[in-house]
Amino acid sequence: MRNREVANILLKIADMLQIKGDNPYKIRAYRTAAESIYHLDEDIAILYEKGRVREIPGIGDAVAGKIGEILKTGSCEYYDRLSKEFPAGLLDMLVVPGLGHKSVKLIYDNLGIDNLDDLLLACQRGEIRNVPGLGVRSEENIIKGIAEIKQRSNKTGLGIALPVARDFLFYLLQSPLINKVAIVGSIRRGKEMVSDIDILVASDAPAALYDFIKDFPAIIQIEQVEPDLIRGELGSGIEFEVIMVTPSDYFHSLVWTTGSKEHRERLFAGIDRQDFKDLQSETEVYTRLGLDYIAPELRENRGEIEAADAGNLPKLINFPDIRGDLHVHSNWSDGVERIEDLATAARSLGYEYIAITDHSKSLTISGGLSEERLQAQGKVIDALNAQAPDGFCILKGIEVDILKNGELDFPDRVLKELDIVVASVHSNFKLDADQQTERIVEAAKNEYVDIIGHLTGRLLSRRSGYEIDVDKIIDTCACYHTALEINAYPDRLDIDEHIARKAKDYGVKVAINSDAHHRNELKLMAYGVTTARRGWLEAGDVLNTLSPAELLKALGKGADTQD
DNA sequence: GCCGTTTTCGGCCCGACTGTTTTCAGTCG
Repeated sequence: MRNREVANILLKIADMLQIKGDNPYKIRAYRTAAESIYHLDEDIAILYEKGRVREIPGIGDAVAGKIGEILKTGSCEYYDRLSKEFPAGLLDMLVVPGLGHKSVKLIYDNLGIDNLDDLLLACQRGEIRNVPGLGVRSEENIIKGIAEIKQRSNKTGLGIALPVARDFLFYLLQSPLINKVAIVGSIRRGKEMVSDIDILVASDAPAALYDFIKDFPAIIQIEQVEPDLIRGELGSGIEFEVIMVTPSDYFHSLVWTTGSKEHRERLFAGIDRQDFKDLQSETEVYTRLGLDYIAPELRENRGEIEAADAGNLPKLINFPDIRGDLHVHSNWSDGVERIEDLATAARSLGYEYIAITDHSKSLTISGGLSEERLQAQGKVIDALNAQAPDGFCILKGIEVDILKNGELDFPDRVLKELDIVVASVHSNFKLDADQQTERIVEAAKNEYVDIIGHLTGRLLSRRSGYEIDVDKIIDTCACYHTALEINAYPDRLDIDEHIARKAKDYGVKVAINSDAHHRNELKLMAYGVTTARRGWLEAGDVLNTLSPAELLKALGKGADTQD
């Protein structure tokens, strides 16, 4: 699939056009086209061969031509020309929070700065404050922002690394020299941010593998570090390691390379690993250690070894336990799909229900619903439910904005008519911890609020969450029977595993939701399930493992469903 | 640059906050 690469080039064109100060609608057209390609079900190269690229929404003659060039040559003339005008480092500078296209251009024009390192230096020397329109605060914020970026650097989100790792795995599976292969390391443990892709290979002929591996198309650099270790970098900028072992060493190596370091060091302390040859499964490794099998997501030395010893490990939630999705956007607000198409996609995942939770009126940029539009949407949903042949249930919901003062964007009179109310913060991220906490506490207390959406507001690739007192909010949720969301969107995974585990301890239910804006994003649920597993959650801790009728009963809605 | 069409051109998402300024431009969601 070249879709990601093609979309990325279009996004870079959009960024460079924006730095240039080009027509905003043209810029948006490139972004829309990129988004469409990113969400395609099919390989863009195949669509192009069939002459069907123009059928993709948001792609006209101009962009279609550029896509053709990119597929043939890896780039396009228009992109190359813009790249000469605007150094690549300018696009890196856009990642600094608060620094947009205009400011980047201003700094470039005035000081000739075209990369993050020089930008930091200029801030430290107090040069940025002399750029017209920028001041001392800008300097401080840039320094702070770059520090945050550096902290994240060399880490990649699981949502990016896992698909790349799977592509690599499928490639390796084609080799007859490879006996067994697995993704290991932090990706296998489901960590939200990972530093590299680790792959374990069992082979009788490890020396012959290099020639096969080096031909994996995504590899841009590769090196045989040791006879049993190949290291390199993939085109997406992610480093990888392929660790090679003999088939008889495979299963204990699987435990060893999956880690974590702390987990394996405790497991094998004072034990000769030579005793673990010729095993048939990973479970057997743990059995020989006198322990119950420990799922990879738990292997962080956070009590799992003691629990396995005592037979007390949780029975972790699995994807098939999920029976519905309680946070989905349709084209009534900023989603792109019709409600009926989302329902069809949800059915194909084996769900029994989805809640349509579009934005509320204050979020104007996202086409937030007015009270009238919400009611109209409810009638459409009623009609769709009435036609449903199989009892699949579309729940009427809203993602209601929590306003600055803790009030909700709709009055109780409106909320009480809905099946699912998700309340979320989308504004005023910089309130102090007391105000921010109080604001969310007020929302959690509302008797019609069922779930607090993406509690901390963090975006893993861009910003840390807002200041809140998590304990106080969890306490409130426990008292008022309000659930917390694990937002499965890979850049959010909010709440994280630590808060999820704490919620469980307090008896607060968790809802794992995709927050999908496109039918393909419903599948992102899997990342949320991984986070839930890392938080030791069982099916019984999760709201959307209930049937529609049980769910509505649990939420005190009492309305009849078609279940 | 894309889209729709009773239009092959005119419209295409808005409003609050921040930081720099004294009335506004840039950024963000």
